[in-house]
Amino acid sequence: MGRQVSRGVPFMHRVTAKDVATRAGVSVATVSLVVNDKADGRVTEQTRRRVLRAVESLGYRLNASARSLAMQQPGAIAIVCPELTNPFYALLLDGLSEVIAGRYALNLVVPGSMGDYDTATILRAMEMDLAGLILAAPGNGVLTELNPYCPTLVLDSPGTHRGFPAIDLDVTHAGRELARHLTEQGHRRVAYIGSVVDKASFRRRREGLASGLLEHGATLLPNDLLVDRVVMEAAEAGFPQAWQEWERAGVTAVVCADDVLAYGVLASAARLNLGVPADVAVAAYNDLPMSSLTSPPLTSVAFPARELGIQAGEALLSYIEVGGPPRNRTLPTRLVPRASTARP
Amino acid sequence: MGRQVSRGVPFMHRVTAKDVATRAGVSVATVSLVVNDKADGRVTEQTRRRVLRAVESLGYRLNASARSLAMQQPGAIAIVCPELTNPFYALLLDGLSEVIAGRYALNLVVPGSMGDYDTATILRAMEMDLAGLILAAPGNGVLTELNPYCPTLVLDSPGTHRGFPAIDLDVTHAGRELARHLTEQGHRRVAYIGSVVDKASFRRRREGLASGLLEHGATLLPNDLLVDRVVMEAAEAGFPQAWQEWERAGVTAVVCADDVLAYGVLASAARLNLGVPADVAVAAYNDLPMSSLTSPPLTSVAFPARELGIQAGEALLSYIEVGGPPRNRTLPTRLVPRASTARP
DNA sequence: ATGAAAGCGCTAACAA
DNA sequence: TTGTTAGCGCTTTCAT
Repeated sequence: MGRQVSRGVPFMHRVTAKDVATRAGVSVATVSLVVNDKADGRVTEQTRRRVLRAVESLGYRLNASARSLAMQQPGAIAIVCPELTNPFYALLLDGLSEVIAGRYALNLVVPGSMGDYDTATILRAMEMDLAGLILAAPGNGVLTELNPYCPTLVLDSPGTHRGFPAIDLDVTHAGRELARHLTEQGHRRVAYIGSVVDKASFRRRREGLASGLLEHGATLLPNDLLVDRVVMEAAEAGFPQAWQEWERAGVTAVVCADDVLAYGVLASAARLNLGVPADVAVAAYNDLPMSSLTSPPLTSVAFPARELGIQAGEALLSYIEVGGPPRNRTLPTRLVPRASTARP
Repeated sequence: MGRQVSRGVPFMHRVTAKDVATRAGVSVATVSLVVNDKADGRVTEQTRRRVLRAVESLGYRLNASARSLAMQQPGAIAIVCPELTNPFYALLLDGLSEVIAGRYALNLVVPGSMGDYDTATILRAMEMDLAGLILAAPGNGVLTELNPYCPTLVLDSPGTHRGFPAIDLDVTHAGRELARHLTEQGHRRVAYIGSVVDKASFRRRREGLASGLLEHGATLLPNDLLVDRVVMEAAEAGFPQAWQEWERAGVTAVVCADDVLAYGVLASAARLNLGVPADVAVAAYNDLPMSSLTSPPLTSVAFPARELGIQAGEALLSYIEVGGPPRNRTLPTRLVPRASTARP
């Protein structure tokens, strides 16, 4: 039997092919053939049975990393994403894992503590041996001097993919749609809640909105509220103070870089009785499934998160197995109008 | 230089210690010493520099799985969870990853297609070499004949952990609290929306509620609506038909096994104008952050998901590094009342 | 049909 | 101070 030391702790022995071989009275090579279903004409049915019995009784499981080391073919895919608590990434992961399930293991890499991920985070991911790598919404500058050894795909980082194949969301168009809707509802002065982290997708969300508003004769105020994490609590905490200023400036609509920030605004406004949305609209990017239930109602632009995950999975799989980078794509977004009109 | 074939595709060569050694004119052993910061008195500052320069110029990164194979000390932790789209697990993961960040890589294992995970899913996880394993809310029977080679922790599976160390949520108490609240609000006939998958946590949620209602002279109807996945859409689709029956039976409160199911009920009710919650209360387990914004309002029992992740991480770390299984714990839950009263 | 041996990238004991 | 060697668990060629 024997025991194995795991960081100083005695623990159960991990059964190896050698154990199985000994038990079955064969060599490890034979065990390898049997467990990999390559026993066709190369192993007697007799011994195959014997090996299988030994596998069963010992509870043998292949060591995947030893296997991929020997085969020179990694069996895992890693995805690096900034913020797990945002359902956008959960949905993305859900779609992705559906596609790669069974074919590759999924390594999830998230920034250690709070804050966005950086180059070091990616390098940490690249220490595992990877068949493929997905970088979701990398911050600006993160992609510089990064030369991966495996097929790599960049998600939701419009315009800044530095030669990496990429799948983006049409966030600029989303911003213009939002602008059109708000101006149609009579809003003329709009404030913005964004993030301190600088990434292409965020930048374009604001730019699309700003240019759209300008086109329709409305304005986006320059003094944004910037949160340090894209979580509900951050917007909830920061909104009251920002609103004081915005209200004086005649703002009638607040646009958030993400639905979860809008949740924070709604929570904050409800708690403080700030008159939202009697005459103030809250709008956002990334319409999450539960956003249809918010009160007051929220207008936002739907991002196809799960679909993005699926397409990313398929693109990466073809990149890995067929070869040649997949062509870049931009997935459409769709305005979901729910906001009230501005008071005249 | 050379190139490496990745499943038939020519791709960039992955730089190895041997490449660095050649470039620096030293042996791989020296490289190993340098990159692992064990060069104290064992390597000249001179050669150390040379190696570091080679590392830099070639872009060398350690191969983590080869490393853990050689050291007989795995560097990854895996968590198996049923449903990524439920923010409960996202929050759990967030807490967990905060704790293990930098110390271990996190392998996320989810059931291939839809449906809950089974023993095969866990075995797949156990093929990676793992320092520790976390099983979140395993279905009944999944833990049988499972003998892991590494420290293993079971989460939210009250009463059914088969000797594994475990951290649970006090779901039974949660159910009784919910029952007390609903009866105080005047509700006497309550219906339930649960899941077809049989797991201890779900079972107790219903049992706690049922016994609590009984105690207060109210009843839980026997004909539950059972969804096949704990997602908003499933409850949204199933609710209208169930409601027809429940309404005839005089039901004034609907309790859901999870907040996301309650979201589905609210969406469905709003869409079909079913009179919820003019005189009907919707209550649920697992109060998610955004639940405070739902309209109509939702009463639910808050589950400390992020805290569960943190405690799981700490417990597993101590199990791995200090040794000896952590003692079992049950985290408290807290009723968050928001529901309206029953019409007399 | 089966086994011995080499090698994947790395670490660790031991030589030099 | 540095290199040589063996070995981690596995696959794969090549003898037998």
